[in-house]
Amino acid sequence: MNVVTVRSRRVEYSESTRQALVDSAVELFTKRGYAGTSLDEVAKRARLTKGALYHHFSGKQALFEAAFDSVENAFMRKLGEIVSAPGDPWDTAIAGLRAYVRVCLEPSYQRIVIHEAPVVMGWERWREAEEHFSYGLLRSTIEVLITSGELEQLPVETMARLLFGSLSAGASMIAGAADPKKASAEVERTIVRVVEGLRVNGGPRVAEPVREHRSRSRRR
Amino acid sequence: MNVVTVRSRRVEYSESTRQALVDSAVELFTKRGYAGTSLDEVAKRARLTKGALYHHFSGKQALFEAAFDSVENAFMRKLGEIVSAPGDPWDTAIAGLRAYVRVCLEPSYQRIVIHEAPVVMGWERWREAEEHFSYGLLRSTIEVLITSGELEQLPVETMARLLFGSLSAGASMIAGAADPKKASAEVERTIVRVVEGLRVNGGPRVAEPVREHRSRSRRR
DNA sequence: ACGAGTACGTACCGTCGGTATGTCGTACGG
DNA sequence: CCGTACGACATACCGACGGTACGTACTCGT
Repeated sequence: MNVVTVRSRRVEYSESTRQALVDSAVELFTKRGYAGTSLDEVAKRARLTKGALYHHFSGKQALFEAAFDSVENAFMRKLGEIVSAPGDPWDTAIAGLRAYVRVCLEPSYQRIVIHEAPVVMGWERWREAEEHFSYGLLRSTIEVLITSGELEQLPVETMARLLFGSLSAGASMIAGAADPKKASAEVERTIVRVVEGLRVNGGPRVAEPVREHRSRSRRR
Repeated sequence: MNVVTVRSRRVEYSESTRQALVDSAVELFTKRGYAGTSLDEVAKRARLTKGALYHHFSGKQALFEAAFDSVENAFMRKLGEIVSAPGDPWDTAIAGLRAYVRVCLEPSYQRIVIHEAPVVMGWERWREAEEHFSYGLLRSTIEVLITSGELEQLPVETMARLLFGSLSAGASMIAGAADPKKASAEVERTIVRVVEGLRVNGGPRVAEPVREHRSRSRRR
């Protein structure tokens, strides 16, 4: 078989058309949804035909999943820049939450990843895919916070799901709001409050009567 | 106008066939999803034809919304029995949460109301419909709890959405779990903990130390 | 009993996902 | 160079399905 494969002009063209198809699909799926988008339309927008589409993808579902991956990767790139900064795990997590809410304004992420993907790909497959993306990130963050004793000891899986559900709902709300900026701020504030409510000892509260040794309240 | 409306045999038959169509739709939409269900199939299962279907409903979407309403109404009936009991608002709310999680095991509710409806009906319309059902109930409950000083003062709308998102995610998780009973228990426990984290003063964590003092206490 | 309107059934159309097949260019061995 | 094999696409077509037009039988008021 080919040893080094010089990336001939041929495969370069091929990859370019594939990318064009994916971009077109992202755009149309975002605008009209999965069912409302025809493959002819996707191909036409990329100045191609359905034949080309079926050469690169096994079908409509596969095209959707490619679009899904594309959106998710772009999303994770943006998120990664923010979360990568090292420091106190709790603050990093909160920063991640804020970042998520902010980046969630992207319509493509909203429609494709949050709304349509669970239906189109099937809930199980969607969840599996999400493991590699935002849900996975959230889950591992929670794991860290629990083992470091910051968060209440609850089932990680369950907690991650519930929090992710909250975030998705918040994202939907922001996207559909008349004033996205305001909605975004409110969601951010509320979700942070929710998470702080899950802190061990309820986090640094003012003057509570819990007799448990709360050696951990130092912030604020 | 007509005063008593005799409900002739004709309209009785008509309503019966309509109901048969809705039942058939609920069953098939639950099993194969919206896109995977053909109208011929729905009609056939009700021992009717597509003509009858299109006589009662303007199209596939309308049929879906009828199925949606049917499932929601059944759901709310079950939920109403539990929440209707008067008593301490906080306890009632928690009981409602537990009930929701338990009743959520119903596959029809899962697939039709939670997963497909936002996509099929469009998110905005779905949210609007939900105002009359579980989301509306949740929202009003939260309103009561906030004005009675039990819950942290946060934007009601936002909080209701986030909590509803958590509940939906929990419902999805339960439905997809290998051991629904166990998942249901974990979700119940976790969500109750989340809500308790939002209680002012964190609520009575160990042995309910404050009773009358908790009207409008301020953190931070 | 008879016209009218309603509750369906039947036949058909357009669209769209998917398939089969054709064509053109590029890489490659000789 | 030249034929040839193969990959990248285009074209033509099929079946399924949502939706429409129209036909028909049955009920109900008069």
